[in-house]
Amino acid sequence: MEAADVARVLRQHHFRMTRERRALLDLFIEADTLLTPAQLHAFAQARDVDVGLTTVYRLLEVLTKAGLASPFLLEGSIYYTFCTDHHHHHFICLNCRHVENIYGCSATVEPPPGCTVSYHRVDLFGRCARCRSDVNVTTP
Amino acid sequence: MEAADVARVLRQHHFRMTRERRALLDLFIEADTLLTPAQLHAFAQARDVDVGLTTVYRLLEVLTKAGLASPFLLEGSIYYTFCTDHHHHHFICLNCRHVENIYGCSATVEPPPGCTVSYHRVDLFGRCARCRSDVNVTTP
DNA sequence: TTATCTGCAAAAGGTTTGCAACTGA
DNA sequence: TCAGTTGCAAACCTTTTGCAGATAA
Repeated sequence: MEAADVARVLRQHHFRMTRERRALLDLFIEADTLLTPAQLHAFAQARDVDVGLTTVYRLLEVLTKAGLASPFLLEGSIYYTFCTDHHHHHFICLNCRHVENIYGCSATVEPPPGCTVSYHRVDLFGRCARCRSDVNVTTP
Repeated sequence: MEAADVARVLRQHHFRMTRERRALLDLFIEADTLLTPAQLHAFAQARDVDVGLTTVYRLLEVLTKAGLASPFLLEGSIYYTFCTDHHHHHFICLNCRHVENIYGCSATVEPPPGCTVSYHRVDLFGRCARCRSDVNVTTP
């Protein structure tokens, strides 16, 4: 998925695609990892994308509402990752925070008796292919 | 699981069971729902358990480290629920925030090629038995 | 006895908001 | 045109920290 496709989805939700959002989105999609708002902002600055931190917060809010970003709680901080608006699960690398989407959900966890499930969430945490053979480990 | 059992686990982690913690734990376990630190604190006040908000934060931190509490990100806020230190999943009622633990994990989601999983998490969201037949709906 | 806890107040972080100027559709 | 967006600064939480006195083990 690219910024162009995102524009369409945003429009469906009465949000607009702007110069700032497009630039941030390109980086967010490219990053392919969990990022805090501050990290996405810093990443943008490093690439000479000069937007305010507030704009980053607002973009993440808008994307989340449109189903194009997923918030994550990891080690006490709130992270976001870009994602498509179709049902999927996540694999997160605990070493580099890389995220892989997992389609083809076959979760077979039964709800407790009498409970009805409206949606579910499955997150796998571990090491991605790249980090498995990585000697320079920074996180457990 | 009761406060008495928690004491044992805490001790294993070099934490202590105090009067304040026991009182908070009783309420936390009784609540059986997702609670923010502020909500747990308010609940305690309402029951004449007079502890500082800081103590609530510290208890939740300690419980989380000991595997006896699970943090949740829901609607932008961080919640906690009491839980045992054995592998399980959660069902959360979107109406009343009631939590049910699901044991007997049979999650069959395949990790992406080359990735190794060290742990996973499955959360089901929906309506509990009680709220299914509840007319007084407060949340979607 | 001593390492751990507690409450308080203050500090630190992270997130949201108000507003005037701007801009995409 | 005009509803939605932006940046900035201020306001607002929420969470953490330092410290002196209390307390489990």
